[in-house]
Amino acid sequence: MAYTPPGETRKKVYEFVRERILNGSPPTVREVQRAFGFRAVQSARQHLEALVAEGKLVKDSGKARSHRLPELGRVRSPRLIPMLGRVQAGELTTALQDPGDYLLVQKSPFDDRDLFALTVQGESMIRAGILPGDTVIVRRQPAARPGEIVVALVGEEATVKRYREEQGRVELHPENDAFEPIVPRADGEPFSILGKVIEVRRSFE
Amino acid sequence: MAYTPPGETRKKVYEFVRERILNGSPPTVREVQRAFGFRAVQSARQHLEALVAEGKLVKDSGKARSHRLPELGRVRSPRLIPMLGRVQAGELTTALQDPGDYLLVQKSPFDDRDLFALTVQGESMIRAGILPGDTVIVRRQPAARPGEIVVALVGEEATVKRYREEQGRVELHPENDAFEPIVPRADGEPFSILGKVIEVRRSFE
DNA sequence: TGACATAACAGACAAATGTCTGTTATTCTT
DNA sequence: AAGAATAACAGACATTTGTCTGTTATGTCA
Repeated sequence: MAYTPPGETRKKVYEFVRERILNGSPPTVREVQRAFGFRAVQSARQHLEALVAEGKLVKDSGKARSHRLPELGRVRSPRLIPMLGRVQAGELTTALQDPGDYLLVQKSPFDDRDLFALTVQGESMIRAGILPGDTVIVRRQPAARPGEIVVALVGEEATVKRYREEQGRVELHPENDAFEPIVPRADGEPFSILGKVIEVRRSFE
Repeated sequence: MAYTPPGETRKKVYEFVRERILNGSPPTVREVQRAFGFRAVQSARQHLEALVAEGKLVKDSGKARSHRLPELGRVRSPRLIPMLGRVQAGELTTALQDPGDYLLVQKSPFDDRDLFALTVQGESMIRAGILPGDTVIVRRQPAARPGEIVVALVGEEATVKRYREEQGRVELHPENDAFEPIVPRADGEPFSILGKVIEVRRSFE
């Protein structure tokens, strides 16, 4: 193989490996070798070792396909989370186990709670900048603090609302004057908090 | 190992593998073996093969750590895009060359135009569900179609507005009655479209 | 009960993969 | 020009990993 200026191939190797990691299949040393047409395995290994030494990659010695992006620094670990559409009570567990689609998120390495995503249905949260069709990313947790936006199961349906406590009573507030607050216990409906909304995404295009 | 009712261990194996795949490191057969305390490799392999036969997993024969979730075959390519904060005209190129942070997005594989992200400053787009502090993901393009939300350079500042054409004249409309439309040419300010907003993200937490 | 499917085990082999030692060519630096 | 650093190569070895053949135990169901 032709000799390239110092650092040039290294950079391309890094980009190649990073791409593969983000795609979910970190390459083996020999896959890197083939991708760059090296005639020696060691050529690929040298670059990979150097990248690890530089801190741009980390790896688990001796294991296959073990290169990863460093957790600290600029890039947080990519994580795929299940994406749900409209959710009914009974279906939730099923839906989470067999979701139709996945969403890629950058997850905090310090938080190992479950994440999932769902599509917003109604217009009840418009004032909070959450529109129908938006995707909300939810962190599973059984309780919330007043003021937080939560996904709650009221009766048979999952709903996105702002969590409040008025006179020691749980209330779910819409952000739209055309809707009324929900007072779960009073309604006698089965009620539980599924989790807290930690991100909203909306795509155009 | 104790014999478990049919299907029970299978399900747990699936959940284990799925979790590992979602985390970015699909397990080897022997890692599955160890995780479940099987004394034979084949025990793990049987479960994995069955899951592939059921269509719950797919794999690349002969390769290490090659189990994948079937839906992910058509997943869009992840990309890291540079993330900018407040942007002034002259700084833009510089900012793009040395961004402080990166954002992970799932990009259409058929579109190789440049993407970048920036943080929204004002309240002018509230009615469109774009709030101050939100991150907008922008696809670089020099023109837009009426109705699309764009990032434009007006004078020294980058601004997010809805693109319109009134009587053959370009107008940048805010989505907030407290703000006035911008009519670039009339103002005599340097004007250009940086790109189109293709996604909005807002995180709480 | 007997036939059948499933679960788990045992031991081995082959391929893939990570690692090592040493060499040669090219570029960079002074 | 000389020395140092980098890039690439060659060939081998050890470990990990995927795969295979065959056996034993447990559960299912007519």
